[in-house]
Amino acid sequence: MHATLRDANPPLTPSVEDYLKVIYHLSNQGGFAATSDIAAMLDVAPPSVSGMVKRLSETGLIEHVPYRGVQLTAQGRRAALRMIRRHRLLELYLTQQLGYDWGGVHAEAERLEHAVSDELIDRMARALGDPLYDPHGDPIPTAAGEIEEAELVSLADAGLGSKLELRQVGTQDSARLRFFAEQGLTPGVLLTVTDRQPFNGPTTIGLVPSGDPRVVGRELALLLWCREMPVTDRGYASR
Amino acid sequence: MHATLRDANPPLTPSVEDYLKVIYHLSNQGGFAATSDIAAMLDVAPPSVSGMVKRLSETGLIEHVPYRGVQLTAQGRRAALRMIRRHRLLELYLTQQLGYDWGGVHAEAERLEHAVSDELIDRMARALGDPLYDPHGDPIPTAAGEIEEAELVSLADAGLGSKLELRQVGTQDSARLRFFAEQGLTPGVLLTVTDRQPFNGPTTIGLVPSGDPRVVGRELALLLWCREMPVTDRGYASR
DNA sequence: TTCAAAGTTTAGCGTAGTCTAATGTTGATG
DNA sequence: CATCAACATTAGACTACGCTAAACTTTGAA
Ligand SMILES: [Mn+2]
Ligand SMILES: [Mn+2]
Ligand SMILES: [Mn+2]
Ligand SMILES: [Mn+2]
Repeated sequence: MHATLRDANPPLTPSVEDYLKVIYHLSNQGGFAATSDIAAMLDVAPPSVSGMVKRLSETGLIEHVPYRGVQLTAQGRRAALRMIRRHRLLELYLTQQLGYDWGGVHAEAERLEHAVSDELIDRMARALGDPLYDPHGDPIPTAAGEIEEAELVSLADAGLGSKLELRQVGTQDSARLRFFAEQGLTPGVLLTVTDRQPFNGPTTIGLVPSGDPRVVGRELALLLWCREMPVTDRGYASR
Repeated sequence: MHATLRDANPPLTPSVEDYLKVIYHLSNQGGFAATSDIAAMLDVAPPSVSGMVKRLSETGLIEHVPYRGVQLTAQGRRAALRMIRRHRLLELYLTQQLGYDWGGVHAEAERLEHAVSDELIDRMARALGDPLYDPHGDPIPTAAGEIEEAELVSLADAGLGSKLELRQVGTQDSARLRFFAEQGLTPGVLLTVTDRQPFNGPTTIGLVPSGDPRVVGRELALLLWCREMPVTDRGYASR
């Protein structure tokens, strides 16, 4: 066998898989992922990122513009979405089938995502009825690598009086996640924006249909991503 | 913090965990595990084993007698039994909850055993009702590290006319496992030894209660580990 | 009782992935 | 438009874990 044909698609290491996921999240809106941001998200030193970036671009998984940052190639994006599908399906499976709570499930999925086979992921997806969203409301990519691109607005930026469906909670921090759960702020909840204080002050919302009020400080409101709901003459439109 | 106190119990690497499991199986009957046997079971070169043996004995997980072999220390045995518990619970969970078949489940467990948390293992064990045996009939160590030491005889050595319960199938090979399943030879089956040909010939058995006969060649009979059943005047005693 | 095969270890090397310290680049500011 | 602080990269070291080739030990058979 020719050396040039050997190892055309070597399996990715766990470390590489985590880098690709982080780069996906950081460059999702079309921009570049910066070395220092990747380092912060993976909790490694910046020179470790520079070294990995070199190898990933030699492998064709990312494009590197020195001193600017990196972006995923089509191949890198496919690999990243495959890992995100695994991660989110694992979180949902552990939550629904094994009684994990919202906050503790992320760390477990972060390790298992590298060890499960495609077959196991398929079986878990089927056992869950091929779900579309993970427990945090994030969309689960399909096996073919498609992902729903949501038009979401942060609660901190939503207009006064607007009707919203909470879709995603943008943190992995279990203390914050538990707090949101206590407040009834989980994906799928409907709410209206009733007030916002100036100078980066808190947003006040009313839960639908109970009308219960909640006051959310700016730091947390920035983590609550919502879909704006069209209003019909009879009430909220269904999705 | 003193350097001597740092990293007293560093987490074991997946590679180390696999070495400990293999050494446990090879030295189980009180003997030494030989370098070349470890190498064969892990599919690595003998010098790789020598290198790992050096590190494991420095860490206090094994005892090494040069040119003789290795044995587990108490600490190494604890770590090995923890991995075996994980492996066997994973195999049972995948089989019972996710429809895996007898043969395909080993490879999946071999990877997952290194990634699951103690909490996940506990949850799976509880979901299965704290089971005692894995799908191959092997005993599952307790969380405290106790394991049933069975008095088993290979079908190839069982006396003519003896009544047996098939308890363990001593192979991971999926082709052999599937063949055994087709023949109805799975852990828990009762059988009587009706004939054995000389010169390493096949053993003939009768399944209980159907009486269906099976002829098992010596190679396969050596893999079928059985418990000898006491016979009461009313039939087989229950366990 | 020798000696060669089988088995084991040592020597030396390579890759992956991390680190710290030093050096280079860029862009905002005075 | 010169400077500097922030950010990125390079240099050099280290651990884990593989490999091959060479040297060493054990042991059974001649
Ligand atoms: Mn997560
Ligand atoms: Mn991960
Ligand atoms: Mn197994
Ligand atoms: Mn393993």
